[in-house]
This record gives sequence, structure tokens and C-alpha cells, in this order.
Amino acid sequence: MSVHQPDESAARRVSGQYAGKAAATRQRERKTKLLAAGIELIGTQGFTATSIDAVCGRAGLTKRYFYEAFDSREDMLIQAYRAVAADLLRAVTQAAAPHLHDSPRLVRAGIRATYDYVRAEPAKVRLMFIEALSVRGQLGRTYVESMNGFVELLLRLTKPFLAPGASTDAELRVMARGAIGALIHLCQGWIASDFKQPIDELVDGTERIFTGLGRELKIAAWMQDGE
Amino acid sequence: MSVHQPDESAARRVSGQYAGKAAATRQRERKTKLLAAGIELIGTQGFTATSIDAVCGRAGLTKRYFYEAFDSREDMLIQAYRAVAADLLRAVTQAAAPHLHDSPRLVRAGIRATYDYVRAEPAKVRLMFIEALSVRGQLGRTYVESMNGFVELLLRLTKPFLAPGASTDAELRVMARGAIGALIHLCQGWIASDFKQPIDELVDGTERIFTGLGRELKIAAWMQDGE
DNA sequence: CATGACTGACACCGGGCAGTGTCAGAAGAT
DNA sequence: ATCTTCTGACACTGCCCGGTGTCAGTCATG
Repeated sequence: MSVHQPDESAARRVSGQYAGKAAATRQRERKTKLLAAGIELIGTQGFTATSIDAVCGRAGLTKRYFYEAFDSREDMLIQAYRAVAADLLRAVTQAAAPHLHDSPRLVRAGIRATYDYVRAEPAKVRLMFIEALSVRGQLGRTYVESMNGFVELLLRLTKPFLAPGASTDAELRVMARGAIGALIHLCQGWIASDFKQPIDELVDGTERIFTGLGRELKIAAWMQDGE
Repeated sequence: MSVHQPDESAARRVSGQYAGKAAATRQRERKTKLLAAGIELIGTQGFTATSIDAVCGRAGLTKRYFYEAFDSREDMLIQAYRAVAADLLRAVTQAAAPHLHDSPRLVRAGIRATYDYVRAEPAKVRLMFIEALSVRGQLGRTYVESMNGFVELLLRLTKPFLAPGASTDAELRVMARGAIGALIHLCQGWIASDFKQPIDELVDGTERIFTGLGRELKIAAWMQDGE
């Protein structure tokens, strides 16, 4: 992580230019490459089967740069996980943005965006939803904390529609975590079955789960009690 | 698996008695011991960190018997998984049995039984819900197939209450898978947070998710539209 | 062109572990 | 008592991989 950085303290270093780029730029680019290679490999072979040499090979770099960018193999996994989680969170947030006023559309857009992302980036998703689970230690905490990010997003987005007092906060959080869990589990199954099931069936089913939750929480838009 | 079995074909073997037990009995007992040791270690240290030597050490046996019982480390994991999944399935089925006539009670009993099981057997559950996910190959299929077992159970138990035609079969399955996913995810989180959250909060929240689904599916017992 | 940072290839060590083989001694059979 | 099987301990090989170090060649700078 800090071994081969340009020796700023030597006061002799002048520009750090190399191949037309500043030292920091090159370093960042290498790290990005390694991260991409790592994500791809972890997401396809699994973390256990992903050796550092393999990551370096795929990135077209050598071990030296791996240890320049990461402290260890696990450190890479954590950083990869963070990057991927942020990416998905961004995608969903963005898809939800146009529908902040309309809870059914909001939910559907979020669900759809998730499945689209899974379809488009199976390796990333596999890393995030499968590989990350089984690593103990630091990542366990990271995983939980990141899941909370999704739960918070869901709560924040749907809070405006909630009838106040219909549920305790604890119950609400449990339900939100459960809803996220349903979605994740369906994504896992979808990946495991190689996307055999049509995406629309998944979106529809997932939507109805959320709709049921909405009814349960007495959200007006879902309470058209006749049908 | 088949290396050190008594040589039945030699027609010279007479009783196979040893320590007062038949050869097959001893073999079965050893396998049970190894399986228990394996489950415990995998469920606490993780599969990757569980070496064959460690399993043997904990079981008080040696490698020879490991390879008598299993083909490989992965084979052990698969068999452990199968045993655990069957165990949980049995526990839930049993808890649900007295309530086949009453869908709300049925659901609540199933949910409660699951959390109780998680609480009582965290190692087994960790193996089943976390470690099993990240192993590719054979186990991937086993995992999916076993999840289907739970989905089938849920469908079978709730089918009597369904209003016919309210959903397509595909949608219904998606929703059931989602519901199972919600439950599993909540269990995972519960384990990850060391059972900090009171079990009743979890049961209540989970129940409301299922209740919402029931409403969505127009199950009469949950349609008391007034409240 | 001379100096020094930067780069990539590769050698090397050490540890851990899967899987196999050996052997002496205990437990049963006759 | 003798022979056979069963048992447990352990040695041993081979492999993979994480992590570190070395070195010759390249590029920028003055």
C-alpha cells in the first residue's frame, strides 16, 4: 500500500511524469485495473479460487502493484465490495429519482433497476451477494453496514408514504430488511439458474411482495381496497 | 469412501465384530462424528478455514476415516449441508403440523420455529445460509434444490388457503421464494449481529411480511378489510 | 548523456494442506 | 496361541500460494 510510492520526502523528485502521466494518476489507473480484474475473477471463480497472481495476470500487472494498491487479498475484496455496493446503490437511487412522488412507480423502478443491474453485471453482483457473505472478519461488518445502506435507502424513499404510527420503528426496519432480503435472494437464485427466468416475472413477483408490504403498512396508494 | 471397508468378498470374514459393534455400525458412528465435527467447524470458522486435519482432530479420529466417509472436503460439505437442511425442514414441518387449518397460526409457527432453530443451532445455520452459498460446482445445485424444498413446503402449506386464480403459478413461486429469502436474510443478519435483536421483534416483522403477502394473495384470513 | 525514478519479469522462501502410505500394536476369531 | 482384521499415529510427498526481494532495462529530466 505504501511501499513503492514516489519518494516525496526526498525533495529531489521533480515532476513524477511518466508515460505522460503524473505518478498519482498512474497509480490510480493501476489500482482501477486491478480492482476490475479482481471483481471479474472473484465474481466468476469465487474469492477462494482467486489468487493474487491471477488478478495480476488479468490486469496485466505484477505483484508489486498489487501490494502497492492493497494490503492483502482480503483488503482487495473489501475495496472491491465497497466499490460494487456503491455502484449498485447509485444505480438504484438514480432509477428511483424520477418517481419520488409516486410510491408504486418508485418501487417498481427500484426493483427493475436492481434486476437490470444484476443482468448487466453478474460478476459484481455475485461478489456482493454471495462471495462477500462467507468472508469473516472485517468484511462481515462491511457487509452488514452496506446492507444497512440499502435498508436506509428504502426507508428514506418510502417514509413519505407511510401512515404515521402504523408500525414501530423496529418492526419497520425488520420489514425493510426482509424486503431487501427477498430481492437479494431472488437475485441469487436468478444468477444461480443462469437467468433462465424472464426478468418480468421476477419484477412482477417482487413488486407484489412490496405491494403487500405497502398494504400491510397502510400506504394509501396500495389500499384501493376494492381490487 | 470405499477403501477400507471390510472385505466381504473374501468370504473369510466372519463377524466383523469389534468393540462389540458390527463393522457397519462403527463406520456409521465414525461418519456421524466427523459430520458433527465438520458442521461445527464450518459453522464457526468457515469452510475455507476448515481443514481436514482439524475436522479429524475435533472428531477424535484420523484422516483415514475421513476418506473412508467422504471423497473430499467438498463432499463432506455437501453431505453436511444435506443433513442440516433436512434437519431444519423437519423442525419447521413439525412446528407447522398442528396448525394446518389456520393460516395465520401456521405462518407464525413456521417463522418462530425457524428463528428458534437459528438460535439453537447457529453453526448449522451458518453453514446452510452462508457457507454453502460460496461453493461452486456441485453444491450450487444442491443449494438451489434445497431452497426449492423450502419453497415447496411453503407452497404446499399455504395452497389450501389460496384464492384460485389470484396469481399465476410463476408469480406465486417468485413470491414464495422471496418470502423465504426475506426470512433467510433476516436470519443472516441476526447471526451477524450476534442475536442482539430480540427474537420477538423479528418474528413480528417477518410475520407482517407474510401477512402482507397473504393480503396480496387475497387469503381470507388476512383480509379483514376493516382493520 | 548522465542520473535517477519507474517498470516488469522472475526467483525465492516459507507455510499450509490435501491426499497417500507405512507400521506397530490392540481387539477379535479359531 | 496364532492369525487376521481393525485402529490410530505419523511420516512423507507434492502442490499451491502469499509475500518479499532482486535486477536489468526503460523513460523522463537537466
